[in-house]
Amino acid sequence: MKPHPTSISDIARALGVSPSTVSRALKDHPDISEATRGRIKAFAKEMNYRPNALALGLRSQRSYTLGVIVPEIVHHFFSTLISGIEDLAYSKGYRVMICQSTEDYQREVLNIQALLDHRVDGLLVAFSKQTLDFSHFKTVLENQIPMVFLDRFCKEIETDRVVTDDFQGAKVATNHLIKRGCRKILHLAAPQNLHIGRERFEGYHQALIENELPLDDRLVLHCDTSAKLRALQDHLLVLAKDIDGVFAVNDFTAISMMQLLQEKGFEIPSRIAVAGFGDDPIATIVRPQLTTVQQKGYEMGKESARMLIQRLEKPETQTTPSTRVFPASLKIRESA
Amino acid sequence: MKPHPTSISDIARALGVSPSTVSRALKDHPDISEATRGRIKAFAKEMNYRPNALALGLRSQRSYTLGVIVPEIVHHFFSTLISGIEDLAYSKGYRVMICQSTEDYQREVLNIQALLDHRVDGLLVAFSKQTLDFSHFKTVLENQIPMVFLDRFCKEIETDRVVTDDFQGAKVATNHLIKRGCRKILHLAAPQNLHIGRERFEGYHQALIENELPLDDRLVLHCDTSAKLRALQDHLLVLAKDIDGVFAVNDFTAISMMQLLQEKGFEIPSRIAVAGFGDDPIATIVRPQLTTVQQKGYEMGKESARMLIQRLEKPETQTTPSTRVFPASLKIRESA
DNA sequence: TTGAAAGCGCTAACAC
DNA sequence: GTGTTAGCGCTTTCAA
Repeated sequence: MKPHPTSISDIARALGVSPSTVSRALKDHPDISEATRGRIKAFAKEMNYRPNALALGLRSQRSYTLGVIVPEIVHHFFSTLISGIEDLAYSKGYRVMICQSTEDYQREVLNIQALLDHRVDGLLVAFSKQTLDFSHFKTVLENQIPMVFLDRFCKEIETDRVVTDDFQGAKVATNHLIKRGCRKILHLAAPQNLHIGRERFEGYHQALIENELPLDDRLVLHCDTSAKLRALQDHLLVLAKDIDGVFAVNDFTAISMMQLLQEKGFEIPSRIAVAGFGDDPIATIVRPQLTTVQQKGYEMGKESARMLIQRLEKPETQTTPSTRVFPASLKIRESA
Repeated sequence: MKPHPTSISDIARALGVSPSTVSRALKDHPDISEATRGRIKAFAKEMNYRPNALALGLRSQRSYTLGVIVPEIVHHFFSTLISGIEDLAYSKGYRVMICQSTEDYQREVLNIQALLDHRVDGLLVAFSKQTLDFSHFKTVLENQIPMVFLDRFCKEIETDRVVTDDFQGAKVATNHLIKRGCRKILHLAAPQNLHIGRERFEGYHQALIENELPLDDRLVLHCDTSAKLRALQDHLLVLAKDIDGVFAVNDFTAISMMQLLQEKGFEIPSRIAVAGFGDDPIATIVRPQLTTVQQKGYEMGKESARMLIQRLEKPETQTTPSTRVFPASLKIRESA
């Protein structure tokens, strides 16, 4: 038989007091006499008593658990995000339930469902690339569950946000390429339904404008994974002859591009300079080391958890959603 | 005011039936008439009814949640493990709570605590490098919570295990180095309290024996992170003059070593060949591409979740702990 | 200073 | 075919 964990009433029975007395003693309620409290606490400790989080949650309607949804844990940016969230949450007495949408809309909807079923107190979400319909998020907010959008967000949903200054980051990176002498810069872009996709493109575009360079449609490609890059390989190699710089929306794509170019004999950065976005650890492992825009994943995670918990614990403080923008600075290495 | 989620009794009240009828109707209990069931289901759907997982868990003493503890999500191997676990768990109707110990013993103990508080049905654990005392795991088993050790395990705790054939993998990798002509192979090892650390060393050793090469103590170093490698840099460069091969316990260390050697002008693999362990994605990004032992993280994750759920749902089937060993095959690339 | 009772949402044994 | 009741573990009025 399964030896069920010690409960408050087990302790009460054993000590000949009532469950309420035990409950109060354990949380240092002033009404309980020094003596009883001592007895109870000692016995609880001895029995290895631990409060049942399920019962606590059911009773208090607060689970002290935050739900997190990210596209994929394997990506360094998202795992640092999670570390930040976890560290802050734990320090404030919260637990975290993590889900991956695997960039799949259906799965994201299921994730939300599961987290709500578990009565998480709030949600931290970086939604999937596929997500175009945001009604599942609207439902969350209608149910008054506080939610923070991380990194990726959309205008339709008015909620707290923690984002990188994608526009600025992209602009700085592109400017850097231009300053190095690039005139024809290929932009490997994310889908334009993603805010980060648009912003990074706009930053790129703005840099061109400020330097009086033309925007060439043919030099803006939707290509944000190594797989897509491989699929576009032939086309890219044709373009390569005409370009002298590449700005990619993330480091994996930047590096795949760099390696494709290297294989075909293009020198980097002398013939074509390459810049990425995200400062993934692989940026320093590849040769030449990748020049890229730094994103503060860990800090963003912490900040988002802080905002969420703030809303949970002091709902009155601030009512209108706020957006926290993290600056993006350029890390200049060898590739550009 | 917070609009509380629809409960079974909300539905019962609205429809003028009893809660038990609603409960039964929703789970297609045969006693309930077609008509009532229809009415109830329709209304529940309309109200967006969702069962409260906390109440369910409290009532049934089963949370349908698995607890997972890994050292660090950022490592590719562990995030693939998690993906495997999640996919299988979701397909069987289980949720997953993920914790990171950050290779910290204290935190691991807290993680276990938190997961038990949440009444997870079972545990999947890859414990931290620091962990030398296993009493927290013993407590888990004494409480009859099924647990599976993943990747890392210890002999003291008799429980299900899912591991890589570290010995074989290390032996094959070392043999490969020897076949290429290496005679003096440096082994960058993990701590020997970790089973994987010992096994990989033993595999290395066995390969030396089988090829009648001497084991040189000076060529076995405890060095399993880039940080440690940097700290040992000077010593390593002295050794480098005398060696012709390196077998590192993981890919990050292998690559850091490779880059250190390259910076100092050692040609790879012609002057010194390098092999790693794990087949991290960076292995194909670095130049020369890293020869390394493949580890099936995703499959191991799936298998471990399968074993755990099996024990939860059919506790009678098998009583003695079993160990599932995944073969480790060598992925030969350019570095060796 | 302590206890009794009710209720968070749900289900199952036992009525009827 | 449906309702009543009790209880999972906990806290919190209210009463003593």
